[in-house]
Amino acid sequence: MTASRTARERVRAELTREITDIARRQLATEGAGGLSLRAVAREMGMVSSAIYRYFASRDDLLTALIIDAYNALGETVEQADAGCPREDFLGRWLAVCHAVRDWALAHPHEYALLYGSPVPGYQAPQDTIPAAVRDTIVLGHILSEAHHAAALTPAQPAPPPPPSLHADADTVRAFIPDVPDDVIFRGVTGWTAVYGWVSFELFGQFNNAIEDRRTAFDHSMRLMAAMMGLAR
Amino acid sequence: MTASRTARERVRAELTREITDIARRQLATEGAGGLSLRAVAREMGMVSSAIYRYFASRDDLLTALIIDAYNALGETVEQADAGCPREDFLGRWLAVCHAVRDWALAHPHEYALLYGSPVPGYQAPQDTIPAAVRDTIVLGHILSEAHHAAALTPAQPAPPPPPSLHADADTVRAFIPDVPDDVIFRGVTGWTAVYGWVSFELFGQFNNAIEDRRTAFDHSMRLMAAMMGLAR
DNA sequence: TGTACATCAGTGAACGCGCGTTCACTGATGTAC
DNA sequence: TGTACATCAGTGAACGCGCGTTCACTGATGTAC
Repeated sequence: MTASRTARERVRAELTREITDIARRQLATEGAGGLSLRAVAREMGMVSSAIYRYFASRDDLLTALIIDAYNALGETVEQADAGCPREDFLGRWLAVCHAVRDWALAHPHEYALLYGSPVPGYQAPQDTIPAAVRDTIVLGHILSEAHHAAALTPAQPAPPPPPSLHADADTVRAFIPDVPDDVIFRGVTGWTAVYGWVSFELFGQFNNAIEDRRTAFDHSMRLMAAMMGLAR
Repeated sequence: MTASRTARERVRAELTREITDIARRQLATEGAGGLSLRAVAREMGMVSSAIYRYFASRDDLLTALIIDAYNALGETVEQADAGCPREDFLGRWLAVCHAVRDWALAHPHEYALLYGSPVPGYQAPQDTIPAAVRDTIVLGHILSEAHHAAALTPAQPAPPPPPSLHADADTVRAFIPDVPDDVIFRGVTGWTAVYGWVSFELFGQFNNAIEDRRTAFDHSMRLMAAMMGLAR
C-alpha cells in the first residue's frame, strides 16, 4: 500500500529531522568537535547503534548539518537582499553584510563549522557546494547588476588585475556574470573582507579593542563598498 | 652550588623545549583537537604522568604553543617590514601581507590555532596578548608613519567614521599612534581583509574558484592599500 | 479478508580505542653543615 | 672532604570517562497472493 509506505517514510523523515535538530543543538553548545552520535542517541532516548539506521556515520551527520547551515545562511542572505529596492545597490550590499554578521552572531558554532578551521579528519563532499555558494551568488548579482546599470563608479586609481589572473576571473564570473576582471577581483576582495571581519569578531580578535562592533562593521563595509565602486 | 642548580635547570629548560617541539609537531599533523599529552609523552619516551612535571595541564601546554606561534608569526612580520626601505609604505604593507600569508601556508595548523575557530573549552589567558599584537603593531606603525610623512592619500570619497566610534578609535590608537579616526578604521578594515583572505584560502573557500592565489592575494592587497590611501 | 513472508527500526552487548589526571613510590641530583 | 637531609624527575598503576562502530537479535510494520 502506497499510503502506509508513505506513513513509515514519514516517520523516518521526522526522526531524521529530529536527529539533525538535536545534533545542531549539541553543535551549538559543544562545537563541532563535541558532536557525538552517542550523545545524540541519548537525547533521542535511543540506543547509540540505532542512529545508524539514519546516518551511515558521524561524518554523514556532520555533512547534513553543514548543508543545512549553508542553506540557512544562504536563505537569510537572499531574503535580506530581496528586501531592498533593486536599484539601491549600496543598500543591498549593506543588507547582505549585516545578514551574514547577524546570522553568524546568532549561530556562532554553525558559522565556525562553515568558515572556521576545518574539522580534523573530515573531508567535505561535493554535495555541500550548491548550498555553500548561495550567499556568494547573491553578492555576485548585486555587483553584476550594479555594473550593468552603470552604477559602479570604480573608485580611486588602483592597479588593474594582472593578465595572469584572467583564467581565475573566468571561473569566478559564474558568480558575478558579465563583468570585467577588475570588478571580479574587487568583489572577491570585498567578500573576503566581510567574512574576515565576522571571523575576527566571532573568534575573539576584537576583544578589548573594538566594542561598538555593529557600527564599526557597518562603517568598514561602507569603506569596502566604496572600494568596489558602490555608491548610493 | 649555583652552578649545579643551573645544570638541573638547564636540563629542565631543554626538556620543556623538547615537549613543546613535539607538541608543535603533533599540532601540525593532527590539529589542535588532536594534541594529546599522552602522545607527547609517548614520543618523549616518558610515562604520561611525567609531563606534569613540566606543564600543569593540557591547557597550559596549549597556551605555551599559542604564545610561541604568535611570536613566530610576529617575528616573521617584523622582519618582513624591517627588510623594506622605511619610506616605501606600500612596499612595507605588501611585504607584511605576504609574510602573514606565507607563514600561514607554512604553518596551517598553527595559524588555525590562532585565527580559526576557538578550541572548545579552552580560554586563552591574558599572557597571550603581548605576543598576539606584534603583527598588529607592525601594520599600525606603517600606517602611522605614512600618515605623518603625508604619504597617505585617502582614496575616494567615503563616509567618515560616525562619532560614536570615537571611543573605539582611541583604543585602537594604541596600535596606530597619532592618526585620525578615519585612518584607524581604514587600517582595521585592511587588517581584517588580510586575515579574511588567508583564512578563506587556508580553510578551503577558494577551492575550485581561485587557483593563482599568490597573484590574486597580491592584487587584492593592492586594492586594500589603495583603500587605505597607501600609494608608492 | 486472511495468511505467509519480507522489510525495517530499534535493542543490548561487545570490541577496541584513547584520553586527562592523581597518587604513592623509587632513585638520583643537589644542599648544608 | 664526608655525611644527613631535602628536593626533584620520572615510574607504574589506577580511576573514570567517552567515543564510533559492528553484530546477532527481537518485534513490529508493511506487502503479496
